[in-house]
Amino acid sequence: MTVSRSATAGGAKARKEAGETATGEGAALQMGELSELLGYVLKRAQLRVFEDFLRCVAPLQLTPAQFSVLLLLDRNPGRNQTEIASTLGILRPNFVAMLDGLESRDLCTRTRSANDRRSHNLVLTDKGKAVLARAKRLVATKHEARLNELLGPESRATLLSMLTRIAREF
Amino acid sequence: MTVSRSATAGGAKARKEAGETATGEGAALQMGELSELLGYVLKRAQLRVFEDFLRCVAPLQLTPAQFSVLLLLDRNPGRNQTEIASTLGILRPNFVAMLDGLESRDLCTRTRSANDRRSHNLVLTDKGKAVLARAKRLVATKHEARLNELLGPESRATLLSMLTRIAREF
DNA sequence: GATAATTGTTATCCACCATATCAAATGGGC
DNA sequence: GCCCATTTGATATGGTGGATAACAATTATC
Repeated sequence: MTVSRSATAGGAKARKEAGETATGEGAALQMGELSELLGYVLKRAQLRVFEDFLRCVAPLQLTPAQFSVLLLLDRNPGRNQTEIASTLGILRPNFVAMLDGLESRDLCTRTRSANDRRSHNLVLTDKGKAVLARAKRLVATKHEARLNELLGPESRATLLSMLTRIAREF
Repeated sequence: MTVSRSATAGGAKARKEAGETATGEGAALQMGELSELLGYVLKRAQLRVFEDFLRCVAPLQLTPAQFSVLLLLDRNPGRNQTEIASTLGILRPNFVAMLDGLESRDLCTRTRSANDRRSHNLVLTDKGKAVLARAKRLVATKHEARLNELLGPESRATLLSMLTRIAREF
């Protein structure tokens, strides 16, 4: 597996237009058991979905990671960095710069906890709530809507449940 | 979205054992609409699958990316770097070091093409074929077998087809 | 034969992930 | 109270993957 962006290879472009057999020198490559490898297809699909997410939410300049942080802060106001980061699978050191970015854009605030003065209470600002609301709308009406259009609601639900199963039990 | 490794957060560990209500200060965080975000679950599942892949094929010291290259070379011997790389979505510059690694381990060879002396014909060595065969066996008997055990064959097929659809048409 | 395009390559940059380490603060044992 | 381990946020740092620009050698096009 490997997988990054362009699926439409350059090999096809290099093919000559003359009448060649299907096995001519410029023929498309055989994917072989690659198309049966779940990890490979999984990664390709994930890249596509993230790509589309970025496009849909581009007006708000939010990455998937930042969006997930805002979502979590909205549902869990007052938590500290360790809790938010670990819930999202982010290591605490890497979460610092990320929060710096969000805080410098006035989307959330760090305030020292009264109980435990080591930790910071993380809270969304009003601007953060507004941006999140707009982001949620964009995601729902553009991103997820497009997925629903491709798969249909029931297939989408099935896919989600299988992926959740893998993420939790595998 | 964000997603990296540990799903089992540290927030749960920090919970006190005393009799607290469900909304106590140490309660688990609410995931909110995060668990409904396909991109988020998709990435988490992908990380799990890659993690397991690495474990299963660890004796052969092959990454998912390297495995995919070997698979493609086996099915498409004699292709050049541009063709192999672009098929896998790898940029040509980044594919150079990758091939260096495989070639230095004597898994494949670069030989100047007779027709076009700019390009290299890529071919698996005998050792490369042997390693690939062993890798395929490990993947089938350990990695994919475990997925089949979790999902069942028919669900696995459904999942694969939906992911392929996303990867191609989304 | 002059010019454009392609191939492999290098250099370089950026994002993300991971580890070790630190100071400040807290908690536990005594 | 005091010592010691732990926790929290933070810094520095390294590794890996992905992306662009540029280059020499070669080939294609006109």
